[in-house]
Amino acid sequence: MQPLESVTFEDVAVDFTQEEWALLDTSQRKLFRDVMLENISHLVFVGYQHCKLDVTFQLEQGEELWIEGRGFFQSHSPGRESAFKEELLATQHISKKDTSTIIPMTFHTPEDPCEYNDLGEDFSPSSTLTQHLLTHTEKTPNISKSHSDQSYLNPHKQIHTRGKSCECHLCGKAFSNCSSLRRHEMTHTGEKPYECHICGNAFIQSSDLRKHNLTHTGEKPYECHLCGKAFSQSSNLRQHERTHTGEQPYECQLCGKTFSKCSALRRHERTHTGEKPYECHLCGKAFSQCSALRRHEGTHNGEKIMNVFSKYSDLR
DNA sequence: TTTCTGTAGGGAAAAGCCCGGG
DNA sequence: TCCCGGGCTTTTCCCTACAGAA
Repeated sequence: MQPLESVTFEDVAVDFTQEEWALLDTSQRKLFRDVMLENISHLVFVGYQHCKLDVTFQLEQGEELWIEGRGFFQSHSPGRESAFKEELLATQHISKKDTSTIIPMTFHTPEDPCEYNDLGEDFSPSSTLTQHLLTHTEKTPNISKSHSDQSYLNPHKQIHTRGKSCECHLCGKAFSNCSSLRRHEMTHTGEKPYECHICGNAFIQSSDLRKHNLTHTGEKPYECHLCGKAFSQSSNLRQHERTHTGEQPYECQLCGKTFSKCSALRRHERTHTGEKPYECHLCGKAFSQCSALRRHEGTHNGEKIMNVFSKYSDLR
């Protein structure tokens, strides 16, 4: 499995026509800005400093983004935009033939979150819209497919709307009924009407809040009929049951090895890619697993203790 | 033999989201 | 249409065991 997918800027940028843009209300335009700023911040975060282009300034300042005759994301400084494309192309060894429409870049998919150890935390494209946009990148070749291109857009829309009547105007996702759509739209607006009165955590759905409440009550209604172990969520029970059945539904595409859970497969895949996202801040040695790093750090603690002892003996 | 490292099995807790049925 | 329960998927963190290399 290739953990990294190559996509174009158009893949992650939602390109509205003037008419579509006019239909958006203030909050939707604000959401659009937030999402695009987020996408750009991801690029800046992984090292593409030139992503701080005029478009970023436009987004940050809330300037009007749709410009008659130019559409979206047309830099006020063509020279800088060109420099940006040059850098990306140089970085990724892509032919310059297609530079008129393509800004190649590499994104991590939601299934493959980037882990930036220097911050000590996992990073993944977080917004729902961004995640949805990333679903469009699966096995996508480097071809330009602006959403304003109707020849692309029509069949593309049909993928989402087949047999469904209510479509999200922000991400294009379609639903069989409009209440599902309304609920889905909350994932864009951030609206979470169900709030836990104990911890204040809020959720989009009442059932999510109920599920959350079990973490406060300690209730575990799902019990394994083989060993009696109980779980708060049915999916956690199912995960556990695989330890009894031996079911291993997750298979490595490179070596065929199978695993009982998704995270174990992803961890295993790092042995193929050589990815070692966990780095010791004392000696710089990197590890593929967090626990291996922690274990290694213990060896430094041993060294520290020895240093204390040696200093103590020096003093005597 | 000991220590360290690579790798994998599995537990636990939690959250996001969708679907179907009442 | 709304609510609810159920289900799927994913993430994060953790502990532990085993094998092999240094």
